[in-house]
Amino acid sequence: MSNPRSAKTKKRTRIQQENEVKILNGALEVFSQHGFRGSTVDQIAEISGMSKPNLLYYFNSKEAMIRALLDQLLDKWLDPLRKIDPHGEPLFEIQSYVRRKLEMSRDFPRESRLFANEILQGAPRVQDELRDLKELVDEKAEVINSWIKNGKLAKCDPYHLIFSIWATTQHYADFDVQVKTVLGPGHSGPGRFEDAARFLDQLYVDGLKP
Amino acid sequence: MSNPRSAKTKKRTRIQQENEVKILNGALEVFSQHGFRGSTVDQIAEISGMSKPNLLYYFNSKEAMIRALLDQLLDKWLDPLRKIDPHGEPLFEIQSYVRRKLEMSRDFPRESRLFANEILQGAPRVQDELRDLKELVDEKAEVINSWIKNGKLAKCDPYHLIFSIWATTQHYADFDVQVKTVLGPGHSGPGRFEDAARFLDQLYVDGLKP
DNA sequence: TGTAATATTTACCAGACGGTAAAAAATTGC
DNA sequence: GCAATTTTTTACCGTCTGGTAAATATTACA
Repeated sequence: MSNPRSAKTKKRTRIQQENEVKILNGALEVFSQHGFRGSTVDQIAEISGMSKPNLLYYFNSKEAMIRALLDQLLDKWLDPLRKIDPHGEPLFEIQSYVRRKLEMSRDFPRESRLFANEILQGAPRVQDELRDLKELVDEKAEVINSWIKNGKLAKCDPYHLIFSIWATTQHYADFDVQVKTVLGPGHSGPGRFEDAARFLDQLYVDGLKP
Repeated sequence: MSNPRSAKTKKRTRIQQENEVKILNGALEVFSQHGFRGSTVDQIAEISGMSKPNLLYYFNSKEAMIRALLDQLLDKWLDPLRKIDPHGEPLFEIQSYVRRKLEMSRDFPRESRLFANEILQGAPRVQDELRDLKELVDEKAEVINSWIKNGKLAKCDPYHLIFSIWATTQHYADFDVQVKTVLGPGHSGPGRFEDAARFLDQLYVDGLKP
C-alpha cells in the first residue's frame, strides 16, 4: 500500500502518528500564513523537518493536507456555539459565548486564519460543513428568540447578533497585524484580549448610551 | 520605452487609460477571489479580454497590478473614518460611521476582500499605510475620548470600539458565503444589509439588555 | 498621407512546483 | 537474528506560470 492514510487502516504505527502530527502542525503554520495556493509543499516539508517525498508518503497531496486540517478544525470551531445553554441566564450566556470565541482567537489564531482564508475564497472545501453550521445556528437562533419572547433580552435579529460575535472576536486573530499596528507597542501585548473582552461585555449588554 | 506606466508620463493615451481600467478591474475581480498567489496573470488577461503579454505591457508585473490596486484602495478605505465629525452628536456619528462602512461592504465587496487577504497574510505590502491608519485612528480615538469625558458616550475603549465596527461591517463582505449560507435563501437577499444596519444601530446604542 | 510612436501578437524560456518511481535504510514481529 | 513491512532518500518528470524578445499591426499627428 502506497499510503498509510489512504485506506481505513485500523493500526497506525507510532511513527505514523508522530509524523502526521508534525506534518499537520507544519501545514497549519504555512497554510494559515500564506493561504493554500501561496504555500508550497517544500515549505511544509522544511518546517516539519522532513523531506518532501517523505511528507507525501503520509499525505497523498497538498490538497489532502488542507482537507485533514479543515476536517479536524470545523468541529472544534463550532464547540463554543454548541455550549450556549438554553436554560442559562441570556445575557450571561451571550457574554460567555463572546469570551469563549475570544479565547479561541487568542489560543488558536492559526486555525482562525486558516478558516478565514477558506471562507474568503468562497469556501470551496467546506460547503457541506457550512450547511451543518446553518442548522446549528438555526437552532441557537430559536433559543435566542425564545429569550426575547420571555423578555430576557432586547428584541433583535439573532442571526445578525451571532454574526457580530463571530466578526468581533475573530477579528483579533485574522486582522492581528492591523490590530497590533493600530494599538502600538504599548497596548498590543497579551492584555489586549482582556481589554477586548471588557469592551465587548459592555457593548453587548449596555451599548454606548451614556 | 517599454512601459507606459514606468515613467512619469504626463501624457496618457486614450487607449492606455481604457486598458488600465479594464486591467485593474479584472485584477481586482481575480485577486479578491483567489488571493495574490492563487491568481494567475492569464486569468486576469482573460477576464480583461486581452492577451497576457499585452497586459504586461501596461503593468510590468503581477506585483505591479496588486500594488496599483492597493494604492488606490487604501485612500477610499479610510474615507468613512475621516468623515467622523468631532462636533457632531456622538451616538449619531457612530451610527453614521457604521452605516458608511456597511455601505462599503455592500457596494465594494471585492475591495474589502482584497484588503482582508492582504491583512490576513501579514500585510506585506501595506505596512506603511497601516502606520498612516494608526495616526488617523489615534486622532479619532481622541475625539471619542472627549465625547466620553463630556458624558455624551458611555465609558469605553475607543480603539476596541473602532475595531468592532470594522469587524462587524466588513464581515458581510469578507464572509459573504458564510453569511448567505447561514441566512438561507429567504433572508440573504440585498435586504440583509438593512437588517444588519438595524441590528448594529441597536447594538451600539442600547446593547441587548431588555 | 506619411511617419513616428504606440499597441498587440507570436513564439518562447527559465524556474518553481506538485508529484512519482524505485532503491536504500530502518523498524517490527516472530 | 532474520524475514516482512514500513519508512526515508535519491533522482527525476511534466506542467504551470511569470515574464521576455522581437516582429507586426495600429494609431496619432504633422
